[in-house]
Order: sequence, then C-alpha cells, then structure tokens
Amino acid sequence: MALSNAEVARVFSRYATMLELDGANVFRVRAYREAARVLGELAEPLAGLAKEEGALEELPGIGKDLAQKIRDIVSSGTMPAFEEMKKKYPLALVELTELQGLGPKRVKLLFETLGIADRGALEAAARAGRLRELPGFGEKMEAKVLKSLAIASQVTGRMLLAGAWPVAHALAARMKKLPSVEEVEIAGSFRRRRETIGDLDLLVTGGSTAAVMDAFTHDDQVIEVLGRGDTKSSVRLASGLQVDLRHVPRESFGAALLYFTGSKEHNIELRKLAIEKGWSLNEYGLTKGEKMIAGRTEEEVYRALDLPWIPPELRESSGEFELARAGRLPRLIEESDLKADLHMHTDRTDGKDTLEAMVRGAKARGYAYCAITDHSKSLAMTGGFDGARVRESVREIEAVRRAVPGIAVLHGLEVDILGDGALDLDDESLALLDWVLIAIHSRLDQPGAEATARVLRALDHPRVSAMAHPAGRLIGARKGMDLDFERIFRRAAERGVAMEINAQPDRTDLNDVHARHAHELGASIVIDTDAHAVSQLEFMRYGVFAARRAGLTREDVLNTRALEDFQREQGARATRRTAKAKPAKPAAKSAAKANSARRGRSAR
DNA sequence: GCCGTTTTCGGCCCGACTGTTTTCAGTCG
Repeated sequence: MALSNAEVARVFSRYATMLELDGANVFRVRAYREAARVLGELAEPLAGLAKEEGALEELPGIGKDLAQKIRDIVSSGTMPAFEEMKKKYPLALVELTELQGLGPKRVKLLFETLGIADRGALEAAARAGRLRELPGFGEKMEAKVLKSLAIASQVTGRMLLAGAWPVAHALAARMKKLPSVEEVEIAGSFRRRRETIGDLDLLVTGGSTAAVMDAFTHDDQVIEVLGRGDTKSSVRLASGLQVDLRHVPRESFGAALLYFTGSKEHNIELRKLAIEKGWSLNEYGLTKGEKMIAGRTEEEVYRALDLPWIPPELRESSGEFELARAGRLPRLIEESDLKADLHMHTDRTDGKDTLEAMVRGAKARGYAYCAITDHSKSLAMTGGFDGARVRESVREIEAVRRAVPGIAVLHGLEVDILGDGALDLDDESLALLDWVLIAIHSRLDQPGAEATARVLRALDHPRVSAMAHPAGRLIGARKGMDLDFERIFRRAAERGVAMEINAQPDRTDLNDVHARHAHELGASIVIDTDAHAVSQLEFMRYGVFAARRAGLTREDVLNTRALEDFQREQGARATRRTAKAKPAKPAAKSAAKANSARRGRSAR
C-alpha cells in the first residue's frame, strides 16, 4: 500500500528540519515546509497524482524537483536525499527541535559541542549542568530544557476543541468583566474551529494593560506564568492548556484579530496583497508609511485589500482567496440550519438515556425529526439488535411517537458492516427500518484494499441510507482505516448514500478534508451527534465546525431539509437504488473505469 | 526550492519575548 499524504508530508517536514540543522538556505527550507503543508491538506491521494503526467507540478509550491521527490517517496517510502541526510542528523536529533525553546540553531550547537543527539542525552547533560556553559545558554535555558522534556514526556500535545471550549469561554467571560475592558475575543485555531488546538489566544481591548495582565496572570485557573510583558503574557492553566493574552489598542483590534486568528499562511497571503499595493500589514494595522489605512475591524482590512470578509474556518490558504475574489465564498452552514439529528443511541443498547428522553431531547433542540439508531447484534456487548429485536422496536418507536408529538421519529439502526462487507441484519428486518446507518466497528486493521472492498460492497446494499463515521478514527487514539476514499465517495454519490460527519469531538469523522472531498465528488453529507446521552446532543456544533471548514453550505447537508423534502429525497433515492440493485460485474467494472478518467483537481 | 500581465534572476512576512547580551540571536506564532 502506498504511503498516505500525511506520511509523505512528514518526510518533507523532517527533511526541512535537517536542512535547517545543516544551515541551508532559509528559503529552501521554507519551500519544503510549505510543500509539507500543501501535501498534508491535499484531499486527493498522492499515489494517484504521481502517476499522472504533470499533475504534481500543478500543486502550489511543488516544482519539478519536489515532484520527483514525491514520486520517489510514493514508490519507495523515502527519498535518497532524506536517507543521506539521516546519516548526518539522526531522527532522534531532528525531534529535539520539537521541544519548546529549542530550535535548529540550539540543537545544532548541542549536537556539535556536546554530541547530544537524543532526549536521553539532553536530559543527562542538563541535569549535570553542562548546558549552561554553552554560548547563548545559561542556567535558565537549562531549566527550561528540563521542563520542556518533562512536558514532552507527559503532554498529549494538542487538546480537543471540545475540551477547550468551556474553559476558553469561561476565561474570556472573566476577562470581559474587568473594569473598562471593551472587547475580548478568542482567536487562533480555536476561532478557525480546528478539531484540536495547541493553545488559546485571547485578545483584549480597553482597560489598563497592567490591570488586564494582573488579572490574567492571577486567574484562579492559572498554575504557571510562562511570560509577562506589556502587550503579551502567557500562562498555563490547570487543564494543561497554554493561553496567550494580548492587550491591543482598539484601533488595531481588527488587524490583531486577523493576525492572531491566522492561519499563518492566510496572513502571509494578506501581507503579500498589502505589499502589492505598496502598503504594509501587521498586527497593528494596514499602513502606508505612517498613515493608518485600516485596522479597527477585520472587514475594514479585507475591504482595503479588495476582498470580502472571509470566515475564519476558511482561512487556511487553501483556495479561499480565489473564491473571495470571484465573489464565490460559500455561505457556510450554521448549527441553526439543522432540522434533525439522525444518529442517536438509547439505553436499549449502549446509550445512557431512554428512548423517550432522547426524543424529547431532540425536540427540545428544535429539531423537526430525528432518527433512533441503536446498534446491531454483532456488537454483542451493547445488546445489539437482531431481527426479532428490530420487530419489537417497531412497536417501541410507535409508542414514543404517540408519547412525544411534535417531532417525527425515524426508526433507524446503526448496522455493522461485517468483515466481508455484508450487513449484520437480514434484508427482511432492514426493510422495517426508515433509516439504515452502516458502520464499521470491527477489524479496523484490515489491509487497505480489503477494507475498501468491504465498504464498497456494503454501500451497494439497496437498503442503506448513510454511512456513519466512515474513517473510523479516534483522535489521539486510533488512526482510522486505510481506505481509498476517492472510490468510496464516488460510490456513495452513485448510490445516493450519505456520508456522515460524526460530531463526537474525538471522532469528527468525516473530518474537514474528507468532507470537502466527499462533497466535491457528489456525495451527500449528513451531520449527526452519535449521542449516547441527552447531554451529547449538543456535540452537534463540532460537526458543524468540520462542515464549515469543508466549505459546506446549508444546501450541501441532508439533514437541513424540511421533513417533507427529506422524505421525498429519500423516497426517490430508495427507488433508484432498488431499481439498479446489485449491478452485474461487467457494469461495476465499466463504472470503475469511468471513475478513473480525468478528475477535477481539488481546491486544496 | 519555487515563482514570474514588468522579472528565468532575485526575490521570498513580520514583530514580541526571553535570555543572553550591552546591541542581539534564537524561538515562536
């Protein structure tokens, strides 16, 4: 199986660090880093692009040289230059640059003067007090290195957006209450709604700098003050989250918000636009010499650069500028657009709350309809349903419809896809259901080709409505299946099977990149919570965030439809699917051939 | 190493903080 895009990107990014250690031209280093970023965000598999003449060279930041290196990596798992460099700078050394406070310059110095090439040697030298002797180091640096090592050994790295959400809002609310503070915004990747965040960036205007910094560094949640200055202070909270606060002048608030929201790449593009006009853009404003052109609001800055305001979720320098200039920025979906949650569990299987409580919960959120989707029998430990239990469930659903008027309840089931792609329920029982979600919960380590065939077979079943958490990943715990998403999304589009954005914060599956890809290939998208308790119905926002980052609008998402429209569409799809159920082998083959024909390039 | 409705050569974003310096390098975002 070919290397994933992320793995290719990793080779480039490590190679970039090696070049830095080697004292290479900084722009050459940047070229590799930029390429790693582009590849990491690319939806289409590089293995495919590598076979197409000139396709790699079309990617931004990829020229002749890097294209060849990508082909090398895809075919052999590495590239000669990387292997060569590894002899000089071992990977453990490269990884030292990931420690806080250590960059390539210091790591190089450590390596060349003390022969330190991994974390173990670094820790030993720091403990022995040998670092302080080096130029540019001192006692404080030595202590800092030890602390970074300690953090690196325990910290999981990034925190789930959902974990930071309440902490961030509570902290912002406390800052807002300070005397004469005017505006408080949480910027950074938090505002761009990335699924995980590294730290929080708080922007504050108004109030006195000293008072704001005092309150911030003495907040109840703060366990450590990492730095304190006139415009910026950094702290670590009890939750482990690092928070930077910036106190900015009000006339600069928009420029600062823009700057600290990022992404870095988006900002660089904006700066270039400013330079083209002979201006300069920084966190204090858009200026021409001494003269301030814009800065009070983000809109003002964008307008001055001849752009409409771009939603933070799209600021990844992955096509948003082209859309903005063409006046084609999507009107992103909002949580209030959703009319239903179509993936909910009850205590009949592994949920915590009763059927009636879940339906009431959905109704309380203002939904017009919902689907109850407990597990099927192969998940035995959850008490999953077999055919007999499904028939019993028909009566339970009818009862809850009577008990809770004002919301339509679809009788659904989350049916397991068995190892060979068959469904974990007989056709007769499936026919009793209004909404059939299919999902993989077993054999997640299947080889890619086998796993893909398994999913494709399941998608072909005429009773299937949607596929839940298609990649099967758990953020920070499980990588997800090695699937050929291009083929799966195309098949889903053909069969009218919706692909789910599962809003459980540690799933977010489909993620933003996959969701964009699925949509581009014509698959319809549904956003669900997979709630196992009433309280989890609020996870919907995290699914909406992924959809927004994917550039999806209300029209692109199935469960924004009014109930009647949803039912009409589902009816039409079911008819179409049944009509061409089980395509004969030759037909399947020719369809596959058509698929491999020239693809539209992804916007990423 | 990439890129080019001025350019195939000569550019490539910019400022704050820390810790070490006594004018600045390294790191970070």
